[in-house]
Amino acid sequence: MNGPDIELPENVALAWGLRNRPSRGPKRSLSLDQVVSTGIQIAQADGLAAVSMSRVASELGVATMSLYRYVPTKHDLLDLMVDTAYGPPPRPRGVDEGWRPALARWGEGNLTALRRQPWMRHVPISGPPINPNQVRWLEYGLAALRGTGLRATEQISTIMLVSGYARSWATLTADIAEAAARTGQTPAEVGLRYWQHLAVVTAPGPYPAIHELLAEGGEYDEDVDLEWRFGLGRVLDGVAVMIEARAAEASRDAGPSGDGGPSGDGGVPAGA
Amino acid sequence: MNGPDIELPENVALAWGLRNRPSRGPKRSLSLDQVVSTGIQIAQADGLAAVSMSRVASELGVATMSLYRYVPTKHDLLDLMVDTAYGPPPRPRGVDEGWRPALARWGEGNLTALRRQPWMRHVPISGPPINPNQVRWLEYGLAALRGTGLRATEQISTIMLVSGYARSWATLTADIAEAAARTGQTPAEVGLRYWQHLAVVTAPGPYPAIHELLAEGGEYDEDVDLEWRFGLGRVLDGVAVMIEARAAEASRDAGPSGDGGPSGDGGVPAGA
DNA sequence: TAGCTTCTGCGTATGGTCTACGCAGAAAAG
DNA sequence: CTTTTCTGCGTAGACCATACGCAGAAGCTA
Repeated sequence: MNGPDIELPENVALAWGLRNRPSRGPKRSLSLDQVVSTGIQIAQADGLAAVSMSRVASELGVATMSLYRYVPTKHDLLDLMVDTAYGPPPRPRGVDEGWRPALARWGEGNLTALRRQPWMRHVPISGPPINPNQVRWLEYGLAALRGTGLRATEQISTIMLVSGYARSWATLTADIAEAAARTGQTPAEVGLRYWQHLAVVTAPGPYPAIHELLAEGGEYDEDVDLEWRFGLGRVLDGVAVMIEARAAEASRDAGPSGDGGPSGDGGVPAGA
Repeated sequence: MNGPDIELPENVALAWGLRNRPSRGPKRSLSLDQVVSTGIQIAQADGLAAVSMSRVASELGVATMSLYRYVPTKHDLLDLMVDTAYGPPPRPRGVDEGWRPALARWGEGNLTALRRQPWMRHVPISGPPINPNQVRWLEYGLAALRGTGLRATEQISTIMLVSGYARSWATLTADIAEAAARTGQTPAEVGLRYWQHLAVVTAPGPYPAIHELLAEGGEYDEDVDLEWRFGLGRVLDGVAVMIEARAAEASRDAGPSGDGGPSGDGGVPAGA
């Protein structure tokens, strides 16, 4: 029927299993999935730095160069590792769940995935989402925002907002957790030490806001996810403001010249 | 007066220039700044991958191993490069600028810095901000939120929200721009091609939200910063909701048991 | 001024990394 | 059976970061 007129890049075709396997030569002794999941195992066990082509190969009992029959480049392997390690997004709860809990669960899912495989944060993002699970995540993220009146580009901005925050948060907490594991401390101790270092370096200079923050001090061992949820709640509140404004505008039906909501770009200056 | 009881890590002391230079041996032929800025020049010209110790050294006319008299490790060099390349944050406009424009400018500044030196997005974040400019950025970010009634941890979450979004956005646009430069296309063409690829791979499967998005189609060559500002505006709106709620609560003076604002964690489920 | 100490630049060497190239042989097609 | 095509993989090249240790410069102390 519809032969794809557009030629997909090698990466993408590979990730989606769209490479017509040849029937001529000898059978392959491995599968792409084996290679990818071996890479994931190594990354999970010994960190991303331990994932070398020779390590993966020896783990599979083959020679290093054999892997290049399955993967064009090491970076493509890493991309595939990330895609399968991310896994599928959390399924939408119901049709009429509402955008807010849906997007919240989507964000939480992002964080959970990154927490489960902390090495993923060290794989640089190689472009817009195009691999299977990435696309599924994109689908569910957009699905959460369907029917809200948000435009296409706005939906994408919103999704990047949430996923970017999840990545930031996962990175921070994982960095602290790893530093703690390295030095045999608790994460709370590492956090405390950070604040101490910050206090030392900011002592001579004028850093009123930081000093006020340090003075407030407080509990470092409390549930860190509380702070995460705060930020997520702010995003959702902000999106809600816009959606409600759009809805009000739409129900007014004959909007005169309504461009954007009440606080469409409010407070954001035009220039740099 | 106050000798620092707390021993700073080597990295940090180095970044802050807190290493008491010895008076005994021969004079050093280089300075740390020279090493760092040479690294930045190389990264800016040929990308982060081109920054090798030997390349930096040869650019400076010294032997490779000489650099290790200035920097303990290559990764420390990268951290220093990022810190100085980021530069100082945009100065606050005035004392009573208000938190919203201040935080907006802070976010824009983040994006601008990352846009000016796109290689920075490939340097993995190595921990909470502790180097001089990072701390200055932290200071100004917190300063924007002073007096808003937000708690310390909430201020930090908010800042991570904005900076994470800026990083996401900078990464996406820089990836597209670089892909365009590589293939001699315009960014708009690269974006279009992405949507085409997305259409191809999602054609067989059930991706209603993505297909709706693709059907909406639209203009790819419009001002990309418009989409960026949309997300930033949402964050600021969400923060505004919370701040106003806190203010209202505080003016009610004798709040009975007010824990969080009206939509404190609203819509965010507790479990994963 | 002599000697000691300390620090500098850096030559050498180790043990990695990715991957281009090409060959021997296996499996299927004609 | 021949030809084609694909497989695994051995070899080799071009990098990389960095541990170690040495010769000599520069300052401090006597």
